[in-house]
Amino acid sequence: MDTPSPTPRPAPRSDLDSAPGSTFNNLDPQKQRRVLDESLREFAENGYHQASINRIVGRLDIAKGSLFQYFGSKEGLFRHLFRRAVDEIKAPLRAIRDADSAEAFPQRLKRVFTASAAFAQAHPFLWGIYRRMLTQEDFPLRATLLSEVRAEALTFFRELVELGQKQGSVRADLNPAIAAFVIEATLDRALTAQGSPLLDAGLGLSSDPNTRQARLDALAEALCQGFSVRSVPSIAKGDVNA
Amino acid sequence: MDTPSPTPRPAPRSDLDSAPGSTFNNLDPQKQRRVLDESLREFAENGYHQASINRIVGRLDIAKGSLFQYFGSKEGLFRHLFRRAVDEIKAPLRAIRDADSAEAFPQRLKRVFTASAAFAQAHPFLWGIYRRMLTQEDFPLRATLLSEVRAEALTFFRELVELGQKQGSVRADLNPAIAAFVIEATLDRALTAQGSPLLDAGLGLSSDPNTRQARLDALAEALCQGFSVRSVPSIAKGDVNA
DNA sequence: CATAGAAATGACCACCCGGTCATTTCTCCG
DNA sequence: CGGAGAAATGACCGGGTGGTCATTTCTATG
Repeated sequence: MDTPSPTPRPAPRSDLDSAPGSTFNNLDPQKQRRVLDESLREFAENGYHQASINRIVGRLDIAKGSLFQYFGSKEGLFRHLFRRAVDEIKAPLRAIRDADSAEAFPQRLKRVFTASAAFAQAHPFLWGIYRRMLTQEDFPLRATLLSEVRAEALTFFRELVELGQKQGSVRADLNPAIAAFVIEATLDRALTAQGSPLLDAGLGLSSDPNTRQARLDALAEALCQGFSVRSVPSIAKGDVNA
Repeated sequence: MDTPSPTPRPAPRSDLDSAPGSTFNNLDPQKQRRVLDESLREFAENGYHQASINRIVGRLDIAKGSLFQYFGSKEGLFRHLFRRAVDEIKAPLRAIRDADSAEAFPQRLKRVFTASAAFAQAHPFLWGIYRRMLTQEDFPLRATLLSEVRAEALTFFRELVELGQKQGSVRADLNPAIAAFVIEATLDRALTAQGSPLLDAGLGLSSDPNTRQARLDALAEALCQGFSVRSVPSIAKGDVNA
């Protein structure tokens, strides 16, 4: 009556919501995927600010107005991608956590390293966005992502260490939180190195898959030895190739 | 004759050179400092691409043309800052390396952790630029900086480990390169965490200086214990406050 | 076929960017 | 004071940005 509301606003919803306008949901799912994939690539390759809407629509060969009709704004597009990505990440993480929970600490740690490296390689875009977010102060949703993902990861490692302590394969006097911090830092660095020879530090993490696998195992092994109740001299300095 | 060369180009020099036009060197040293400090701040706070020449000259209250007369371009300004920063970093690093070379491995490692944390806090701008460069692919001079600084750091840690092995305080079966990788990763994460509660992981690295010092020591201690020939149970889980 | 509503379009906007350069102002010396 | 050279200036440029919206095209239904 009073306010005829000429603009059919797609309902405000929550501020943290990432729901696109209904238009996008009605699209051919194949087109939806193409749009999301190409956008994700742009953000992962260039970071948030350097990412260009013009490039995205150019590559997709659609009109710029369409993208804004779908997501409202650049940040809206990013929020949508971000939400989907986090949900997509959680499932494999849980699968890793719940699998082989009876195995010994060193085996589980190696498995986690391997699985994480595989994930980072299979989803270079998600990994690229996460890496950038760690150091870029003004990424939208930075606080949300970091607290969600990192809390999950660190809790996971802490529980892993505590379980190892109960099993007797990890020194009891080790502070689980500190150990988790070291593990997470090492793994993160290793994953970062695997995509960039400059950060490789001569470890061979960015070379061929076979070598990388062996080096990842060696890294996990070194951590395990440090945490184990007694040294395991069977695995010596040169014994790096599995 | 043929080419009167109307533009008094300031001599090309080397491509990697960072020498500003002579104009800048003739300036009042106090003004030089102000210009460099404000520029460094802009790059550290915003990264290379988001850094704005307009904001810099606005804050300095000088004309935009002046800055371009001094350094030729945005990248020229950055190169100059970068060169100075690297030179400035090297001295304290060497001092740490050469000091107390007779001390035992754990003491030296703790000392390095403490000194690095102090440096990162005393030079937040340099540290901010370095952190960003690690993940930002298209920083100018990224390759140069990373290979210089990281090679230096990793060699330093490797030598530290090897020395510890000779002294007998570090397990002989430990691969020094891998140990150096773990140490560097942990230290880097700790320094990153100290400026950002989001990355702190509940360790207390970003809280007050006293707590931070204790936590840094605990981190170094945990690494040392992992690397040492036998466990040192005297320093137990709760024994964090020095 | 007619037509209503959804979807797609791209010219256009204001803004900011790095960079230029003719001009003015300053400084110092004869 | 006069003048030369160094230094400072800021209007201006082309180009890229995120964002808008009147218009056209498509599609489904009666």
